[in-house]
This record gives sequence, C-alpha cells and structure tokens, in this order.
Amino acid sequence: MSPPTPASQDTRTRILDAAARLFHEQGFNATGVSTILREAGVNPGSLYNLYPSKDALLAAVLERYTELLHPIVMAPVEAKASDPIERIFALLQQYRDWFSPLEFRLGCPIGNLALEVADSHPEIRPLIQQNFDGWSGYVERWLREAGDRLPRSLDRRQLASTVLTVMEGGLMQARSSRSAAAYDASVAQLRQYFDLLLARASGGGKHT
Amino acid sequence: MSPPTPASQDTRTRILDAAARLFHEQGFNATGVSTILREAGVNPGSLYNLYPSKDALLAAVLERYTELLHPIVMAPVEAKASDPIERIFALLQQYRDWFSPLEFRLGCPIGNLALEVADSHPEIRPLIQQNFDGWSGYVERWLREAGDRLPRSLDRRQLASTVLTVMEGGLMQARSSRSAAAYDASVAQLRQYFDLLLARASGGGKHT
Amino acid sequence: MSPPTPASQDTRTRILDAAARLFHEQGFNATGVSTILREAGVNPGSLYNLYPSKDALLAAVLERYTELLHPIVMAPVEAKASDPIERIFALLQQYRDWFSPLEFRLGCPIGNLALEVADSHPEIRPLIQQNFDGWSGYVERWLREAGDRLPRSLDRRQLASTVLTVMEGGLMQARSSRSAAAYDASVAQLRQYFDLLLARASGGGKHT
Amino acid sequence: MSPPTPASQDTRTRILDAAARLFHEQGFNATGVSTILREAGVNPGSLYNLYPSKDALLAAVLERYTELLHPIVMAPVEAKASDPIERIFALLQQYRDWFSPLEFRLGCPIGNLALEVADSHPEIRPLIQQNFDGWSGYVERWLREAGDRLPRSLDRRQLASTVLTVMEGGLMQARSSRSAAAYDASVAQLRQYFDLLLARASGGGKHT
DNA sequence: TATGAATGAGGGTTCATTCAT
DNA sequence: CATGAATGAACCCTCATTCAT
Repeated sequence: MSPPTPASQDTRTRILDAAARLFHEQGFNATGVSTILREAGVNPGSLYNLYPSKDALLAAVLERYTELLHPIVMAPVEAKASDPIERIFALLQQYRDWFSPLEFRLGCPIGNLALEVADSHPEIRPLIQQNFDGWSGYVERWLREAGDRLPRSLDRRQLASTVLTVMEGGLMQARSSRSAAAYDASVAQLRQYFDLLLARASGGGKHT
Repeated sequence: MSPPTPASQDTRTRILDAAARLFHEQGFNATGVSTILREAGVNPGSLYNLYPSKDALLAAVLERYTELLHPIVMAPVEAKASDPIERIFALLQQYRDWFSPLEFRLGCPIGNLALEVADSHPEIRPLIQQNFDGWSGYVERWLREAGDRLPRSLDRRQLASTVLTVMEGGLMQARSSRSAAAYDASVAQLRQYFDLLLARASGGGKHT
Repeated sequence: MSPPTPASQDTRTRILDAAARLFHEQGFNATGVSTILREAGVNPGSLYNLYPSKDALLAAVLERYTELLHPIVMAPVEAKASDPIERIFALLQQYRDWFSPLEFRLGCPIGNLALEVADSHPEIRPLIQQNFDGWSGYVERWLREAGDRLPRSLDRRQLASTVLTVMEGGLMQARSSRSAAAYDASVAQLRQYFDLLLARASGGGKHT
Repeated sequence: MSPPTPASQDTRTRILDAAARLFHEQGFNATGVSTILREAGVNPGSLYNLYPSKDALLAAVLERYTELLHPIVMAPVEAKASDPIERIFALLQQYRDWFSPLEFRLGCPIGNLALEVADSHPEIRPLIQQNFDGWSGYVERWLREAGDRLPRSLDRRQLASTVLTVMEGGLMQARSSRSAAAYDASVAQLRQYFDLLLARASGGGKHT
C-alpha cells in the first residue's frame, strides 16, 4: 500500500511554509507569487494545481495556523506554567521572547493579516476569526480554571478577549517603536489589573 | 479676495485626501497610484511634482494625520467630556461611533499602516510612532490631570499606552468579527480596571 | 519530426530580431520596449521571462552579433575574395553595398551602440569590445596571411585596428552626409596606403 | 544705452553649457530636459522661451560647436605647431590629451551625436555635417599648405576626410576598450602613411 | 519675463494566472 | 502531475512640453 501522503505532500508543505513565512515577513500584498515559488522551489503549475489562487493559498496558510495553534503556541505555554493565570502571562511572555530577538520587526502573523486582508477578502475573515477565537478560547478556559480566585461577576470571555487585545495592541506598538517598552507596558497594566481582580476576589469581596 | 493658498494647494489637498482615504480603505500596497490619481482627478506628473514617490505620499499622509490628531480626534472628545477619565472613554467611544456604522469594515488608519509598512518602510516608522506618541500623549496628560484620583504609584505613561493598546487590539478583533463585541469587551475590561484603580486610590489607599 | 528547438526558441528569436533591428534603426534609448514587443508580437511578460531587463536584452543582441560575425559578415567576404588583402577591401566594400542602398541612413550597429551606451552601461562595454576584437581579428589574420607582401616591420595588429577605424569613421561621415563620398575617400586612402606598403615590401624594402 | 546682451544672455549660456555637457556625457536621448534645467538652474518656461523644443536646443548646441571649432579646437593646435603636417598630428594628439585623463569615457561630442540623431533628426544632420566639414576643412587647408611635400596626385580633400575618420574611428575604439591603444594604433598608421607619402613626394616621384 | 504646477502619453517592469508540452 | 514559457492588465514613474499666475 502506498503511503497516504503522495509526493505532492512535500510540495504542499514547502509551499505553505514559504507562503506563511513570506506573508508574515512582508505581508500578503507585498509578497509576490513568484517569490513564494522561488523560495519553495516549485513551478507555477504545481502551485496552481494545489491551490487555485493566491487567495486560496492564503486560506490554507490560515488553516495551518489554526492547526498549529496548540502544538506551537499553547502547548509550550501549558508545559511551562501550570497555574492557569500564570499561563496567560507565560503566553504573553512567549510572544515577547519570539519577537524581541528580531527587535519586533515582525508582528503577529494573524494580526498582520487581519488588518491587511480582513476587508478585501471576505472569505478569509472567518479563518482569521477562527484563529482569534481559538487563541482567546484557551485563555478563557484558563480563566475558568482559575475559578473563585477571580471575581464571580467577572466576564471570563471578555477578559480573554482583552488578553488578545493586549497582545495584538502591544505588539503593534512594539513594531512601530522597535522596542519592547509599549508591549511590556500593556502587559504590566494587565498584570496589575489581574492583581486587583485577584485581591478583590480573595479579599472580603465587599461591594461590587 | 484671492485665497492665500498657492495654485497647488487644491491639488495637494485632493491628492492627500484621496490617498488617505484609499490607504485606509484598501491598505497601502493594495492601492494603486492610478486609483489615487483617478479619485483625486489629477495626472501622474502632477502627483510626482508634489511627491517624488508613492512612499513620499504615504509619509505626507501620515504627517497629515499628525496634524489632524487634535482637530479631528481629540478636540471633539475634549468638547464632549470635561472629566479627564471620562475623556478616555469618550475617545474610545468615538472610535466605536465612527466604525460601528461601517460594521467595523475599516480599522484605525494608523494601526493598519503600522502593521503593513512599519517593516518594509523604515522612513515611515517614525511617522507612525509620532502618531501613536501624540495619541497616547493626550491620554497621558488626562491621566495626570486626574491627579490623586488614581493611585500615586500608577505609571500614567504605561496606562496611556495601554489605552492605545485597547483601542488598536479591540478594533482589530472588531474588524475580524465585523461586530462591536470584542471592542466593547476590551473597553469594558479597561473600565473595570479604572474602577478598581479609582476605588483603590480613594479607599484607604493602604498598601502602595 | 518535432523540431529540436524548445518552445521559447521562436519567441526568443523574434525578440532578438526585433530588438536588433530597432536598436540599429533607432538606437537603444530611442527604442521603447513596447515597440520591440509589438514588432516581435510578444507580451511584456514573455520578454521579461527570457530577459530580465532591457539592458539584458541589449547584451543578448550584442552576443548575437558576435555569433553572426562569421556567417553574416566574414564568410561572404572570404567566399568572394581569396587574396587576403583583397578580402580587406571586399569587407569594406560589403559595408558600402549594405548601406549605400539605404543612402547610409543606418550605420554600423556595433559602432552606434558603442557610442551610445559604452559609457552608461559598463556591463555592455566588454560585449562591444568583443565584437570589435572579433572583427579586427579577422583582418589581422588576413594581414598575417599576406606574409612578406607587407613590410616585416609593419604592426599587423595596429593596421587591423586601423581598418576598423576606417570602416567606422567612414561610415559615421557617410551617415552625416547621406553620401558615400567620405566613406569612399577613407577607403581610397587606405588603399593607397596599402599600395605604398606593398610597393615598399616588394621593392628594396631596405631601410626601416 | 543698455547693453545688447540682456539678462537672458546668461540664461541662454547656462542652458547651452549644461545641454552641451550633458549631451556629451550622457547622449541626447539619455539626457532629460529636467536634468538640463536643474544643472542650468533654469525653469522650464525660461528654456522654452528661448528654445521651442529639445531638438531646437540640440541645434543650438551644434551651432555653438561650430562657433567654437576655431577658438577651442584649431587655434591651440595652430599655436602649438606651425608645420602644416605636424598640425594634423598635433590635432590628433590634442584629442588624446583631452580624453585620456578621463580614460576615454567620453567621445567626440559631434561624433556621438552623429550616430545617435543623424537618422531621427533630419534638421540636425546639416549641422553635424557643418562641424565635420569645418573640421576637415582646416586639415585640408593644412594639406594644401604642405604643397609639394606631398605627391601632386594626392587628393587633399580625401586625405583630410581620412584624418577625421582616424580621429572618430580611433576614439570609438578607445571608448570601447577604455584604453588609448586603438586610437594610438590608428594614428601611428596614419603617421606611417604620411611618411610614405612624404618620402614618395621628395623621392624621384617617378611612377604614378 | 520668470515661475513651477499641470499635462497626459509613454517609460520599463511585475503581477497573478494559464496552458501547451 | 511537472514544467516553465506565455498572457496581458496593471504596476510605479518620467518624459517633453504647456500654461496660468
């Protein structure tokens, strides 16, 4: 029996890797198909056999990001920290560790695409949303795991979304300044917010 | 009375208006110079008389955003709310009011460009930074005006940067979902943070 | 029987033919790429698949001239005259025969390019030099074949270069006057010089 | 009485100087009008007041070269050498002295234009011809002054034209090789020709 | 007369994609 | 399935020239 992954598997992977990398580094519009082909070592015909258009390739890249969300992004965080709230800050720290060596020249690959193509590519929007939902879904689950350590009245989903906001908004400013300062600032404020929430939940929890 | 504007003022304005609008609507790379020319009703030579390149035009657009920051963005907010902390939320509300009618199809014009060109256009980065600094500068000033209502130990500058983070990160998610929910969520969490900060400052202000 | 030429051979040839003809007729700078495309019946993309730039196309044209030097220029001369010295004048006559029907509207395609682009295109200069060297190389070989008919002390290489000088300088003046007179004049003087050289070699050939 | 040279005289001179220099350095087609304007420090309107077109400016440049032929080219030669035949080689030496320091990057300004525009600009051709005629006219006069030192049967006009041929053809090859060798070669052969002619005239002058 | 913005055709080149081999 | 030449619209920009001020 022949393996379920024919020769085109490699081609497909090389294309996806090259496209993901280039879209991340240069953006979608600034990346020419010919560049992807060159970097992937593939011919136009091959690419268009697998993906009917540059847009379809973008969709595949975003689906791949969804698949990689756990193994690449979340698993390391869960391995590093067991406390659910610490996982949140471990996640934010992980992005800092990824991009700080590059002086924040790159941003979040999903966030970049969100701003660049969400408008012009209606079919792509749901895939971006899927990534964002997956990401904040992990955070929301951790928040729920924190249980009573956080105020009962706290909207976990709102807060999870805010954690994503902090990551994306912080990274955007970090890229503009080529410095960690703004990212660190937003994370620090988020930490302070958590501290206040934790204090309020554990303390008398008087008013509210 | 003849106008004090030289002959090229109109052309310059028409170009800047069209370019700003199109860069906002479509992004920088997705906007062809020919589209700008058509919408501005201008010939290629005229544009290149005034701006030596598309990149220079982008720079001019960003400088214009800096000039418009106060009259368009901040003045209405300062007129609407006098309380410095309320001004922050009036500012965030103003963005909601602007983009909600468009179902959040557009994002922050500066933020979009930050993610699209910060990397590829080194000469543009400072101009984006200038806009971000100006924006959070207003917020920081308001926070200082709040004086003792906020904890003395609070880093006003960090928090100001976080307000920008909330706006940009919230708007990014709003665009992806074409809904206000994520934006509102982040703003609501920020409000809760402020409430806790205000309570802590007014309360005994015990530790730190 | 399928032809041994790959699919692009025809296109390549059509482009080269059109480019060579137009560069000859109009000069390099005065020839638009679009004109080449139209005359070759080819699309821009096709051209730029084969040649990365207009300059690269110019290089290819000059390499083609090098290849054609023998079959087009020298072989007919060698067929027409067997005496080495007569070959030189047959060569000069051949240029007269080529350009006289056009009233000397065109000049030497290499010479034209030499003066137009030698300065601005450093990578092209060697290719022009290669053509000149090839051309005068044939003449030099003929002069060597003439053996003792020419003075031993005569620098064959210098004289070969001078034959090229006569052709180029004569053609330049012929173009300016639209008449063969100046070309014929230079060739006639060259003939007289040869006559004197031949006489001197056969005669006493004493001094020098 | 106001002087006969109004303010535009300077403008006119600055334009002509800049145009002549740039046409010489870059060629006619490769020189943009805007470059001439910049280098001359002049506005488009001013230039087009004085010269109705780029072509007209070229014509003016060539007329200026005609005017300058004696003061710049021939007078120094006549001052340096009094023997008519030596004047010819002094003239050829002068070109060597001019262009050798530039490594023969530039060629004869007239010759360059002859090959570039003789074909496309019918109204320019006579002006080039005028320059060539003037140039070889001086040489022809010198040859006549040489009187009996040269064979009576020698066609002075033909030989004068050949001297120009040597200069132009030699300079063309010098530019291509960026070396004086080919120029020197042609001049050396011309010298040898003259030596033979002189010997023949002084000798018995028997046959022919 | 001087100024420099305006004109608009055309410059060389790249794009995403198709298709014959 | 792979190949890479072919397609042609669109890219950003420069050209020589005009004209309102």
